[in-house]
Formats: sequence, structure tokens, C-alpha cells
Amino acid sequence: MNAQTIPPTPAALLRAAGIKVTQPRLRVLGALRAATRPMSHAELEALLGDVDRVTLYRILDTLADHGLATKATDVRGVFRFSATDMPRPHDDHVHFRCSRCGGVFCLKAAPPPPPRLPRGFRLEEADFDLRGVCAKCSGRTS
Amino acid sequence: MNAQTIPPTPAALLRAAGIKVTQPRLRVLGALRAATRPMSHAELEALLGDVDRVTLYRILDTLADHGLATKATDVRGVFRFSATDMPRPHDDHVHFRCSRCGGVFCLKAAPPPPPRLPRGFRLEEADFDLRGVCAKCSGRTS
DNA sequence: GAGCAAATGCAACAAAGTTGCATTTGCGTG
DNA sequence: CACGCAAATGCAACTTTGTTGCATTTGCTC
Repeated sequence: MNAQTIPPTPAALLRAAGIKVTQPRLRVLGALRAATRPMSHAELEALLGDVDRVTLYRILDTLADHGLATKATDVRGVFRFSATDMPRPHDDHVHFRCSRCGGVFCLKAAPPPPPRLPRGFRLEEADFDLRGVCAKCSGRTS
Repeated sequence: MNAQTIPPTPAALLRAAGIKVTQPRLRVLGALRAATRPMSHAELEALLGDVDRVTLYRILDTLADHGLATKATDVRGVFRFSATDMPRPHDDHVHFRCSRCGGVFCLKAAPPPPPRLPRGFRLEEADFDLRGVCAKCSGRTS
């Protein structure tokens, strides 16, 4: 029980989680831990090259099920995964989505304090999602 | 300039917007104005029966472009349309999405006041979107 | 009523996921 | 070390949500 400053290898993490150590899983977990922001399935697929689409979906779900990754949906409703215990810079956020051009703007405003949740609910992430018309689009009346 | 208490017919609205009055448009706008909540493409398609999928998408976009409908994305990222100037009961909202079972819970808490927007931005809707684990899912450790 | 642009309908495609099934692989056991 | 079995992978196919191209039909103006 000595303090570990060396980050655990993907293989050690998989073993510790009690799931088989396979080549695809090592690559996915490695990529996830190397990433600086939550990654979508499409991004990981492009990054890893030749992993099977379905296998990648399943590996990501498995990692999330065993606590090695966090699964969250982004503003567009697309799943994004990040390695657990990795620092996540863009976590809580205020977004503005332009309903005309579809652009997403990240506002610098701090997200408001979350309301009290019903008993048993555990908060993990919060997005304050605003929609309207951005400066550029509100210029042209269309 | 006399006060109109009679709601305008879909046909009158289409004409006023300067777009052609067609059968599919009348049906879509009618359904939208009869609906009590923002409708997804799939819901409208089921409701209307035999409108072409693509035509329905295009009609909805046309109505939105001409101010007769409002296009917004729901929590899942799916477009929802509502007739403009119709009362929309579920507009501003606090949602909690369970990252494990995917369930959406509508919290009774009032949405927080929106932050100040950059110049030129016009706010139309706001969602305070929380994610985490719901009471039922946090029961079973899995 | 004729002509033309606009709108519709159809086929096809794209992105994001899911499901079923056959094959391969990890790994505990002898 | 090799054997066997469950677990993981890879492939094909299908779903949902949305978009694009093109031929045909329809609304509206003259």
C-alpha cells in the first residue's frame, strides 16, 4: 500500500477492473487516456484506424460499465467518452446554440449552481444550454 | 386594426408568410397548431399518416424559415417543432438525464436566470441539463 | 386556361447506434 | 505447455434521424 505516482498502464487498469486484456481494449483505453477532451466514437475510430466500428462501441460501453471510462452525451446528443480519473477541462459548461446557423458558442459565464435533486439522484455533469439566434444570424433578417 | 380573437387559419398564415398554400403544408401546420407540445419529425409523421418523410422535413424547415414554426433540439438532440405564437407549456425546463438507464426526469426546480449574452445574441430558449445517475440506478451498484 | 417556378415524392446516401451470429482469442486448468 | 470454454471480436444487417439529387406534380399569375 505504497503511494503510486506512476500512472497505471491500460493493461493494469483492465486487469484491476476484472475484464480481459485484449489488444483492441488496450488501444482504446490508451487513446482515451491520451486524449485531452471527451472523445466521440467517430473521433476514436478515425484515431485508431482499423478497429471495427461495432467492437469500438462495445469496448467503450464495457469500459464505462467497469468504471474505466465516463460516458456522457454532448450538446448534439452524441456520446462522448473520457478516461476516468483523467482531468477534464471542459466539463461544466454554458453553451449557446444558434437555431439558425447551428453554430455552438461556449460562453465564458460560469454555470449556475445546480438545483437540489430528489433523494438518490447523483449529479455528474451539468450543462446550461441556451438556444436563440447568434449575432451574425440576427444581423441578416432573412 | 381591430382586435382579432378568432385564430388565423393555417391557409391564412401560409399566405401571410408569402409561401404557397399546399395540402401537405396545411396538414403539417394544422397538426403543429393542434399539438400541445413541441413535436418531433417522427411524431408528426405518425400523426399525419401518409406524408412523405422528406417532404415533411422540408415543410418543417420552410415553416421555421418563415416564422410560422420554431425549430429547437430536445435533450436527445432531436429536432422538435412547435407552431409560433402558440402557448408552449414545457418551454423552459430543468432536465435530469440518467447516464445509466437513459431516463429523463423533469425537475420542478425553476431554471436559473440566463447569463448575460454577447452583443447581438438573442435568447429564445434555455435548458438546464443535468446528467448523473438516477435514484433507481444508483441503488444497484452494477 | 397556359406556363413556370415552386413544391412534392422517390431513391439514395450519411452519421450514430444496435443486434445477431460465426469466428477468434484470453486465460485458467490440468 | 496445450486444451477448452467463455468472453471478445469482426462481419452483416437493420434502425433512427436527417440530407441531397432529380423527375414529376401542383399552385399561382398572367
